[in-house]
Amino acid sequence: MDKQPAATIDVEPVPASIYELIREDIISGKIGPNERLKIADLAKRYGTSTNPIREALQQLRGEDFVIMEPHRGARVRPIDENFVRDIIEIAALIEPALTRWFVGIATEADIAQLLEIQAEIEALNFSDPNRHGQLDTRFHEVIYDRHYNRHAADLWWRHREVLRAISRRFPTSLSRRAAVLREHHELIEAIRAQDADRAAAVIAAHVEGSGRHIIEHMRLARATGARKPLT
Amino acid sequence: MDKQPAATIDVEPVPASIYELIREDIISGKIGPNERLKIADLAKRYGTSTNPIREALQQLRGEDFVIMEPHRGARVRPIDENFVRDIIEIAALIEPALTRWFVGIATEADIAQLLEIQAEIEALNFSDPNRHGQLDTRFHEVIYDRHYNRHAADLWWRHREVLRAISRRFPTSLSRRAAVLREHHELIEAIRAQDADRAAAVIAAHVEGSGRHIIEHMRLARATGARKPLT
DNA sequence: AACCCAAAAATAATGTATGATCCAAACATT
DNA sequence: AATGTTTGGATCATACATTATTTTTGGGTT
Repeated sequence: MDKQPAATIDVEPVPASIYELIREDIISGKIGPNERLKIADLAKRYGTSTNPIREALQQLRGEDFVIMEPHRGARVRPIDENFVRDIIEIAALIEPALTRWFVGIATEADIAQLLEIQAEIEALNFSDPNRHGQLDTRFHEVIYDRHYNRHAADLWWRHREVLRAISRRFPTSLSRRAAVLREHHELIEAIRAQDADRAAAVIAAHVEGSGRHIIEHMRLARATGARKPLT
Repeated sequence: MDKQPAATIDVEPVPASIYELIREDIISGKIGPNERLKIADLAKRYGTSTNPIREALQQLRGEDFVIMEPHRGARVRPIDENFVRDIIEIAALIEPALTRWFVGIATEADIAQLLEIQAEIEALNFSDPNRHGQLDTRFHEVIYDRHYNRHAADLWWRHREVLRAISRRFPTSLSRRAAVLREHHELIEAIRAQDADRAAAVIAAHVEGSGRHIIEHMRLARATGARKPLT
């Protein structure tokens, strides 16, 4: 009854938690920065009672996606250029450290996996931004996922998700594309050569480049599109 | 972060939020690591209904003080040696970066303030651990609080609170005491000399030393005291 | 008797609903 | 401008429904 053959398969089998839904709506921009989050509205919107909404908001607050003032409710934390700069800076500190460690434990198989993903990325050649994002995430995931410092890896992941969401809104410039491919290759090379310093340097540059790219686009969008810091 | 200076008399006139109460009870150890957090119990304990409790737990979850599994409730995140190691490693990456920046903007007045706090710390000479913790926090706060990267500074703050809570449980060894004083002085010196590299190196060593100290004590406590990973 | 397992009961988390307060902001009146 | 009033929402307290987990219980089996 509920089993559809469905050629392409639907991607939303589980209704996901309210928390995830709101979060997704925030980072995807459906709920705009600084926008007021009224409990009653959200409850209606997601078809639940107010309780789960309140809980989701508290969690989001803990993760800093949402700002709350007593008796004045919640609003979406504005994800602006500064915010991006901040998390990029942190990423630029953490990722090289994680990468360094990976260099010490990487096996032939790991490198093969990286090459494989990289090959897919190149085959795709940025034609499907969504898919590209997935692959790119997976590429770095291979490197970070086995690290013993789960805290650091989680931090990376959380930042990554925010950035991915933002990036989705604009295309990747040609020069950035080239840089991404080049840096991935260099990274693989450095890992293969067991050169932790170089690997760390490459990933640091990679992160910074990505940050610059995003911020430039945001700035551009801000200058071009209509403005509404709002409320 | 939102703490009043309040000379020495810091009373708690306001009942504080449920969130803060639970949080305090967790980091002060009143609720022990890994302990189950039953909503009904907590509600009784703090004399509220279940609603605020649920929300507080969600927030704590977002901040990673509490772990939740669907339909199995919340428990206090076990703060073990690995956890400490993880956050120390992150701190060891972030703090030097924050410090570096401070070197570039520090004024005479800033240095004077650091010296003043440091003098108080030395006068106190670890006789009151609680007060010492306060002063030590304030010392580093001076350095980080004005940094533009609020995200990084908040991260530091959160980590700091966890560490402070753990440290409260055991005394500071003599060698560690000496190291703390020495490193603070070196740090001030480096800042005064506008030597960012040295300042960063000092703070990195400071963080790592603190981590080692804590972990050693934890290990000792684990080996000595009774065991109970539990439930 | 000791052991295993599955049905039943107890426990708790999670969700819904509703009413009562309280607070901040906007509005109205002096 | 200073003060009172209204109002939208957040916050809190209950009560209850639903669902998943844990514990208990009562055989049956070795």
